[in-house]
Amino acid sequence: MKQIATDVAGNCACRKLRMATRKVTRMYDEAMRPVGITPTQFTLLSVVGGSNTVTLTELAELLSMERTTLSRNLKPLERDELISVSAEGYRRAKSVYLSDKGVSILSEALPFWRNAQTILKKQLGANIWNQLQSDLAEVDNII
Amino acid sequence: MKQIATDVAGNCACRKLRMATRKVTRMYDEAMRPVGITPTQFTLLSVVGGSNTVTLTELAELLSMERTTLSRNLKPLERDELISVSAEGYRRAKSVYLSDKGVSILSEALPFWRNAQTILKKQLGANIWNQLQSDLAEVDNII
DNA sequence: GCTCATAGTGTGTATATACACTATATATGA
DNA sequence: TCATATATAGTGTATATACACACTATGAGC
Repeated sequence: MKQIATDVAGNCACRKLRMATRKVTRMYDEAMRPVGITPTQFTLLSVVGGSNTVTLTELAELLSMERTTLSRNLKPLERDELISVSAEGYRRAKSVYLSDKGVSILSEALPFWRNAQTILKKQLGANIWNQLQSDLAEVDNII
Repeated sequence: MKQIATDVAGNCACRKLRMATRKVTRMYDEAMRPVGITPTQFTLLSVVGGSNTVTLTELAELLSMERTTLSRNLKPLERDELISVSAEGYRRAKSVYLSDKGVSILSEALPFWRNAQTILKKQLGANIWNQLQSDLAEVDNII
């Protein structure tokens, strides 16, 4: 059993992904702390800012995130008035918009995010960085 | 701003990692549902089962997990008596052990985990699967 | 107009994550 | 022996994640 367990631990794609994500998220979280937003929130702001009128369901799809998770993740941003959510007129559909404050915070966050990207890329080396990026893009396309 | 936001969303390593992790975790979670444990719990059981007497701090390090997160993640496993946690005699150190029930559940989970691995590997193709595995191992080594 | 199906969103509950701060057991040195 | 330092673990709080289930606005068919 001991040997089997060790093999499992060493080969589990889910475990490896989660471990890497924890480490990288902590890095980005620390990097963005001066701005007062989390990596998840930064992602939400940038995706909302880069799209025209996304409904919650569409936005969830763009983020590979459960719709119910998205709903809850938007709450702090709404509370802090970085975004606004309003009815869209189709069924119960709602769309999300960046507020002026949201645009401002996103702009403020950009250099910190770029810095985090640069540091991580330097740490990993360009080869692994590029390969990881393309592998993850593939995963997102395929699954 | 719209263009910048789109670029950000498309190039953020943290976002890509988190997106992939969400998808993959949902897959493994569904795969292991018959056994009644989550992917995180499966990982914890396998790492504990594969080591001799790990203290909480060491275990957290093995998992790239904050110690306080680990403490809380162990609670459901302790409650369900799959593991036991006992003082180690050095300072306040505690070690974690698999119970008989824990060994049994871990054994029961193995085929479901193997199945999830196989399905994901088939979906991604062997090339991307292998590359992703080695990239993630590198990330874990380097960071 | 009324009923019902459907599309879209919200809530209850449980786990997962981590920072800041707190608590405590043990070792060390006076 | 006793005070203090150090190593280790726990708690408070907030966000992140997702399944199961509940809710509701709107469109279609009658």
